[in-house]
Amino acid sequence: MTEAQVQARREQILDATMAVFEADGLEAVSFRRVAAHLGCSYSAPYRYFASKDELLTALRARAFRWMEQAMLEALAGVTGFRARLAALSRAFIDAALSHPQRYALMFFELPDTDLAQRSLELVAAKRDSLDVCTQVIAQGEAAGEVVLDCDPLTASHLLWAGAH
Amino acid sequence: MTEAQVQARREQILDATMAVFEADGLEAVSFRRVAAHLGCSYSAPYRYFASKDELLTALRARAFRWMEQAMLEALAGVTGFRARLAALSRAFIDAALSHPQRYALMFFELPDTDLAQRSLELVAAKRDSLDVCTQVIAQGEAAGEVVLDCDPLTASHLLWAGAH
DNA sequence: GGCATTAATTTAACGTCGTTAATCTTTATT
DNA sequence: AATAAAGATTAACGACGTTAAATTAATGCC
Repeated sequence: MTEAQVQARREQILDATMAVFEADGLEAVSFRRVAAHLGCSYSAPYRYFASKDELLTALRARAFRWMEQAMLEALAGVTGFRARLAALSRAFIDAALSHPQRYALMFFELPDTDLAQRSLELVAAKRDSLDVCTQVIAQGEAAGEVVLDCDPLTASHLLWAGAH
Repeated sequence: MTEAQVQARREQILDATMAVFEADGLEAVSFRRVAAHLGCSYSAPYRYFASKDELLTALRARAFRWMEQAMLEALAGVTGFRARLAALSRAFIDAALSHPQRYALMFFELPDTDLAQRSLELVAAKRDSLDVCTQVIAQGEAAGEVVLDCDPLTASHLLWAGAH
């Protein structure tokens, strides 16, 4: 089994996981149900995801990739700081509204003994997804289109917080 | 059984739940383990908490009350906007550092089919706990000790976001 | 105090879960 | 074609949330 095939199988499993989640919520996501939706036995996915934690973490990572992708696409070809920031904001809101489940997936927490550790991971994931925003702000600043009292990452965080 | 007794029993159950959580993490919290720690059967707590969700929600509410209490106590007798805000901040950080588990309890999410609903509840809880902060800011503004470009609640939210 | 009713608790049970180990089946290699 | 390896399946374990039946404790009434 080639690496690409393994990756493809992982994606299939994630697809099935997403389907179960969208149908019946996070509680309903289990190896048994995912496997049933996929048409394999409930132990098969264990070869590709060592635990439920790993499966759900991968699903969340996928949600972040999806959002980042949407933001990047919205940015393509748009120039000027204000326009780019507006495009970013619009893309974010559009994505969240059109796929609320996927959006929710970005922020859920996994059951885990170490809440603090988990929290750090989530923050790191958030920072990654904020990268697009941070870069837009940094570019705007570099081009002299905006003057900031703080660094672009902080500005990005404040924007994010304000959006909530 | 009087109302006070019922409340006392609920508190006992929450104590036991907290003990299990602090000993072995959120994953370990179950009716069976809580009951074992309390010395009753695993079905007894169901008379006081209809479901695990309800039990954990009560535990989270208790964590919020604890933090609010700490903030209010720190505020007692302190006058002047800056001093009050500093006391608030210190109290918050002290509380979080001295009882990280309880602090973590304020932000975890429960497994639930309706992530959106759950999210709203959490936001409402946060707002309640921000009330102390918001009031301090409003008082400072009323006393002319600070001038804001936005309303006190927004300022409070920004402070909160900045603290993370 | 004895008895009936109600409340509080316990025990038993069901279906599901995450996970592991043993077994079977397919595929590739010699 | 025989064999080794990898992939997938089944069986099993202990624990879980929850409910219903059974049991114990407490209360009000005569």
